[in-house]
Amino acid sequence: MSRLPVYLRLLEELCEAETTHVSSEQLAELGGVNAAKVRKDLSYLGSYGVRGVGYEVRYLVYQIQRELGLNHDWPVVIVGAGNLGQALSGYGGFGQKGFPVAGVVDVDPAKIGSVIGGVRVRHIDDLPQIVAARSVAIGVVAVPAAGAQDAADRLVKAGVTSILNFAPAVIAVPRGVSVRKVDLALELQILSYHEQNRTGLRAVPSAGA
Amino acid sequence: MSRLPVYLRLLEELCEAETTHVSSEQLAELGGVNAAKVRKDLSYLGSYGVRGVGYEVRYLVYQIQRELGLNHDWPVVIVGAGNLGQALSGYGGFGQKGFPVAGVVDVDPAKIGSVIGGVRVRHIDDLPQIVAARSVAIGVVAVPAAGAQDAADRLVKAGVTSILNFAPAVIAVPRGVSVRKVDLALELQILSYHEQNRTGLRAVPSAGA
DNA sequence: GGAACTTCGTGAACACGATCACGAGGACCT
DNA sequence: AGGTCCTCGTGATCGTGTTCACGAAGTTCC
Repeated sequence: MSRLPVYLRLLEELCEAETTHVSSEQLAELGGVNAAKVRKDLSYLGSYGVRGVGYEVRYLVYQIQRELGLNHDWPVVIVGAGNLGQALSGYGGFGQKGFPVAGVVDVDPAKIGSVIGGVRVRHIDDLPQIVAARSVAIGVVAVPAAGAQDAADRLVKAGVTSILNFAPAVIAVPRGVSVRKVDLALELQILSYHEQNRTGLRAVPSAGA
Repeated sequence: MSRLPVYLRLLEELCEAETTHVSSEQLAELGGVNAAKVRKDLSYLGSYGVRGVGYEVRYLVYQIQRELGLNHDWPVVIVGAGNLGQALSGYGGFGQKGFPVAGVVDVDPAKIGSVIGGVRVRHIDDLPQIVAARSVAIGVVAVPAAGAQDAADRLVKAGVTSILNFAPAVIAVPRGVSVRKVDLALELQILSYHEQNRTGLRAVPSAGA
């Protein structure tokens, strides 16, 4: 389920707050979802709850991490050292979360050699080498739409089996390769739609109050 | 529907390729979805297809833009001038897509005054002023998790009615305010889960081939 | 030890979205 | 003009994920 990471984050926060046990009701409240859904999701992991008490936070954190495969690191390689690639590489949060940046590659010779977030940008032809050397399973596509399919093809060819795609394009991959898409423009357009369908349409097309 | 932006992008590409008409079958192929779904989605806009021919690309682009409210600009304000905020502001793509950056704000005095992507970073207290001056309806939260709720509260108080949240935290907003969440760590964890459940678990915990 | 209370786990009912299948309408060819 | 072919629009069907409701199990207090 795609909600396990959400629960994990909430539980980690509870853990830091020294909470030892939590009920499905409380967890649902924190996550903004239904209590029954929480229980059903967690029961998928096994019966780790205690009736009358709730779930033991630390143990549940451990179980979810195990289920998600977060008990060891998953190095990632970033394709594209443009604006987004730099931000992703520079943002240290991924390393702390168990996704260290194993490498950043680009096609542009001008970008190669520069260091971002402690990682040197290498040429995209080095991709197979980087992937093999650190057993990279996850690739991040942070290139313009036009180059997305090529980037994905190269990642797959190099041995990557999961791709996080930031390019505003649909990419085709062989069976057995997982793809997740994050499209910022799309999200903004959906918000625009909500704004459009609001009561009264109070917005003014051009500038001005 | 949240798929309209996807169709819009595909249609815009077709438009540039000078294609005048397209069938639901072709669109489905390009978007990687079912043809019946495409027809049902588009019928939501009205009956703009011609039987035996398909849809007129330009007209459909216009209709979708109209439906999504993309026939005029929606200025956005970015809260947080950290790594992500800078990347978002610096990436010029949003302006071209109709989402110009009306302002960037931060709480950190050290960041205020610096110019990113042609926009000067201002103090977060100026938020109401920025929102009012340019009728900003959409706010982007690009701060750490701990500050997300505060950022959202300030945006709502300033008059923003749609929020795009990049912080790894659930934020509560009043009824009538739309929120969309983009969580990078969450996406990586889902990919990690897929990797974990792959046949053979060939990955090696630490570095090394 | 027993009664009352809390909370989990889960089968059943429900709702929603995806898919199928087919009739209707229009274009193209002869 | 008539026949054939193509493609849309949409009611019906199917499947998946969500919610409800309730029994079971454990805790707390007297």
